[in-house]
Amino acid sequence: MSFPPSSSQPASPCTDCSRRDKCLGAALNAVPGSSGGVTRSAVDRGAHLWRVGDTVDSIYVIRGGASKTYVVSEAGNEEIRGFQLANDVAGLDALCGSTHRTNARAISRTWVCRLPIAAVRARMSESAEFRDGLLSKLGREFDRLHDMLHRERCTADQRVAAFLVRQIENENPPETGTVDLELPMTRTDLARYLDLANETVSRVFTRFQNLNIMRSTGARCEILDRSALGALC
Amino acid sequence: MSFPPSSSQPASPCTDCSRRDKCLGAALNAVPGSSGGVTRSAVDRGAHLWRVGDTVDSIYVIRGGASKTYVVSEAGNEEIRGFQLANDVAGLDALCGSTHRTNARAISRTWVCRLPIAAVRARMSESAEFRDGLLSKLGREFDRLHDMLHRERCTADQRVAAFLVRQIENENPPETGTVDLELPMTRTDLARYLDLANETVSRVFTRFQNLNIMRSTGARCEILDRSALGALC
DNA sequence: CGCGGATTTGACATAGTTCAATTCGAGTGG
DNA sequence: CCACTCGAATTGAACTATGTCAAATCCGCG
Repeated sequence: MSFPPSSSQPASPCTDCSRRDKCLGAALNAVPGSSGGVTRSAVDRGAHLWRVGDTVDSIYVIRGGASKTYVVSEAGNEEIRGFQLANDVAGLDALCGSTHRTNARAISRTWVCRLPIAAVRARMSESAEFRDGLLSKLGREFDRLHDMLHRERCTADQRVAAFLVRQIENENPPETGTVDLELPMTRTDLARYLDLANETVSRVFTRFQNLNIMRSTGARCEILDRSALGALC
Repeated sequence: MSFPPSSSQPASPCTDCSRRDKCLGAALNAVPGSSGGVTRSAVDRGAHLWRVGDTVDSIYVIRGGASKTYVVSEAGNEEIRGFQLANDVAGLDALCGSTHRTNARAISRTWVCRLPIAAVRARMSESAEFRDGLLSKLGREFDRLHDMLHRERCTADQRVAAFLVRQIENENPPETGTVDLELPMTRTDLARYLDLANETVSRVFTRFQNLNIMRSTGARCEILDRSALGALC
């Protein structure tokens, strides 16, 4: 795993970051008198942020691009456990243990802020507020896994619909009208996330298009009827 | 939810507990000069330990009996997310948030030790060791959920086999020979946990018996061939 | 323009569900 | 001690959603 130093960073990448009041990294760097050691870097498409079994040395905030976390089963299948998009925190569950339980790989060129785990742990000792913020983010990770477990018990249509609805919510788009979604993952990756065959995902997409719920061409997709999509879940 | 006071408890149920050197509750009560407020009580079969949305006020250590955690889907189906047996910690993920994300109900009369969440949080601030122990237990909860996600991608035979193997491991039985397992949950509950129809679970059980892997009569079940079971996973 | 991977479509196979009918077995009461 | 009962478990038969395999098509890119 390599993080090429980016050219002429400020002492902390957080000081002039537009999201510094909402970001975990900035909260970490807010230690009076010392830097949390947050660094920013870019990860090439296909490169790993970490692998299963790696010693945990950082957690990551995604600034741009997209990545996926996954495990490989004994049977050799890639089981995707999540996609991380801009502003997501990646690898938070690593806080609960010393080694990573998933692999993480950039699915497009990705900018990340790296938060050294030692600094995170230290700050957690100093500040109950920081600690509780972190626990609450961990809670969202539990919610996400529970949600995935629930989705596994739904039909293919429901899985895809729920996925699209979630993507739409992430974009916080206008209340009404069509939404333009960028789906950075391949159909196959989406299928591996939803636990479906990629052919099935493809068929669901065409079905939704025949119902005038959406229009899609490759990575780009227009949501025409959000309420119909919501009703399908 | 009611916890009938048990008769003439010591100040802390931990002081004379046989598991006091391994138990989270005892670690909590080990605060010098003050009690962590651990209390022991019994929960009737069918009674709830907590429900979805309840304010988190405690986490629980199961001393005996068995319980299940579950959610009810919009469609009204009970989706079981875990079984808690003796010595398990129940509701630990509640540490990450203020309300419970599952229901928990005793599937047989169950003895629990109740650890007030405020005391847990306080001790977490005082002791980095206690905090890290807790985080590591949270990590096992993540592992468990990841394991469930993986099981969802297996055949019915593999799901049941993996479940049995795990139950056997919990009993830490002799290295070889047959193992006597007590399965405190109904076939239907097991099916709701494994995301199978109860008919399917039943059929897998008979299949395994025809293969001389096990013999079962209701709640009691004898594992005859552990290696065959392991090979099926 | 043409290549190669990604996507879509079709035809068929199948694991698991559903529904319906027995059978089992732990309590209960006579 | 035995007959009853009622929920749980098992078995059978038919159905279906999704997977699998194979054959087009599409599309971005050099």
